[in-house]
Amino acid sequence: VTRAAEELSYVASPEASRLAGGASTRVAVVVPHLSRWFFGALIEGLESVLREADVDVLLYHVGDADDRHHFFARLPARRKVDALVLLGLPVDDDERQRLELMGVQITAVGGQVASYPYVCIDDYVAGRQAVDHLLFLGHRRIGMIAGNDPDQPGWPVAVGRTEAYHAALREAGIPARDELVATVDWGGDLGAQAMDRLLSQREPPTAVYAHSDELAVGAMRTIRRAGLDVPGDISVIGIDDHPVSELLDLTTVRQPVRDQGVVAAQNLLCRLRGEHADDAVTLPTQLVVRRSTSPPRPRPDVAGRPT
Amino acid sequence: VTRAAEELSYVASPEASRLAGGASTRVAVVVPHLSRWFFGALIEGLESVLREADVDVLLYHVGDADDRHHFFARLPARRKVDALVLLGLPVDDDERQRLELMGVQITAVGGQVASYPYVCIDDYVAGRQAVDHLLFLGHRRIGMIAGNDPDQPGWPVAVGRTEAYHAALREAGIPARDELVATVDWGGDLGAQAMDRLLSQREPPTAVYAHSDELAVGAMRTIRRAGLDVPGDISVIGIDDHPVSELLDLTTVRQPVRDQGVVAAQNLLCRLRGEHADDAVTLPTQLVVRRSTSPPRPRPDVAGRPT
DNA sequence: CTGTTAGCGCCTTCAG
DNA sequence: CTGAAGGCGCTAACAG
Repeated sequence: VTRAAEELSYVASPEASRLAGGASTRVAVVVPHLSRWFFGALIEGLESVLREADVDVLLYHVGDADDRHHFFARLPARRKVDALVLLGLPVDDDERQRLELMGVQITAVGGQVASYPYVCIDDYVAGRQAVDHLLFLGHRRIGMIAGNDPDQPGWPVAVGRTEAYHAALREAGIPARDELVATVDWGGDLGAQAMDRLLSQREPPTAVYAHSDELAVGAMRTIRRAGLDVPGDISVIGIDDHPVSELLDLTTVRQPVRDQGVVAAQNLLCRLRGEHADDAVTLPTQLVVRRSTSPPRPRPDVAGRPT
Repeated sequence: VTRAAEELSYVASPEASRLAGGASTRVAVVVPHLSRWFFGALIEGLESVLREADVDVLLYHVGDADDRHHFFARLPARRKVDALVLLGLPVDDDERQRLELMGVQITAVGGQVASYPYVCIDDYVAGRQAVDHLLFLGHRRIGMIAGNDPDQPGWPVAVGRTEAYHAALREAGIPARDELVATVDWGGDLGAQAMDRLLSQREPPTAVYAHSDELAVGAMRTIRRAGLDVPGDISVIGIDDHPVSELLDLTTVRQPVRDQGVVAAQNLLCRLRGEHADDAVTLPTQLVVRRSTSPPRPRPDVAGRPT
């Protein structure tokens, strides 16, 4: 009998088996962007261990505010999954309450979200690694291109990376200057625009710290279009170690993106099995020096005068 | 009664409803890469219309040959979905037979697969748009960096783009030269390596046609590292219109990636409803001229001698 | 330890 | 047109 079943390549109906109280294995992955490398790599990591464990991945793309409202109002994953993974998607109190309704495990990745177990990097540390590198090279006029998703204000990632900038300058005794900070939505073209703003000043920065490599790449474009040299005239540093960064010789702070997905998934599986798992995992980041940063060119009014 | 249910925010159990013969709404999306922009954008398109129609998306990442074997052997989506979408993933006869077993609708996107309804671009035309542009500019020594995924030999995308190159040269009366063609796996770093090969010749090409923007970006890196100018010394053209291309001033042939996903999903929904839908949809591509291409510099041994 | 039976929560069909 | 009953395919608890 068993053999006959196999020959007809029979498989149990997951519906029926779940209905009857059988084991269930489905998790929802909720993600704000899909075409950005960061999220793709994260999902790749998640999916790889989830698939290994034979759990299915339901994908929910929650892009703009509309999607978001819809998602939390309708809770499309309701009754369909045993766990939820939030990718770079902080939730407010109301949303948390809605999620509560689903009565399933929730894990966050890419951006610490206090109320759920999470795995992420330390964005403050990453930012410090970047800014401290610029300071070490001797820069004192350092600009920042800060990322800010209007659909997700207060994303901890941006907050940590911004704080790092201010703290590093403060510790170095450099007064903060608002005109050296440009805040834009994430995305290369916007990085380019932000750099336009930084360049339209009497005294532009000698180095720019961008919250992400994509922003940094945009900034480099603007700098070069202005006829200036990177790093000769202006140094640029990003965060992520996006695949193009290597091709563009962009100095950056590498974060293990895929690994964050992997760890989050492993953690989740533990919790699903009722085992213990860390509530907070922080993976290390690392400065990767390439050729978009160098010491600042000596300033004419100083170096010009022989002692 | 109905009100009470709503107040407790009741939702029907999808398991039970499906088991009892109710409508089912789940589709599997099978994808070979997640962290590449092309696939991310495709999924974004798919997901947006699928979600609109309240159908859930199960994600299956089938990366290397191992994954692939596993996927077709175990058919993890079996009995779980009402349709399958194959993203840039041609299947051979054996695999097709396995898929048959699932007894569901199958659609292909991004790369024509004869045996299933598909939506894609015309890769031959796209390639011609690229190569013809180089020819129009006056180039006669044109190199090609061809993409080839070892896990998916004979991917129609690569085939069409390669044929376009040969046909265009032939029509222009330019003899084919094997040493001007470098074939590598898709990925920017490999584009850079391929360009190394093209440069290590007595007479390198004056223009390079890359099968994708990512390959083209890698090629530009190598060219510039060699101290050469793009497009002054060597013109570069890609295909895709990847977001970074705009930032890097890469001339390219744009393909509507997200739209391919959208159309495929709409098509699929039609078919699921039993309505008629086109079996083959080809979306148009378009040359986008930026600053990585220009007419070839007059050759010294010709231009150098005054008439 | 194998074989049987009662639901799981819904949809659909039938009778009222 | 509204209301009760059977069964979808499985699992778990039960009896033999």
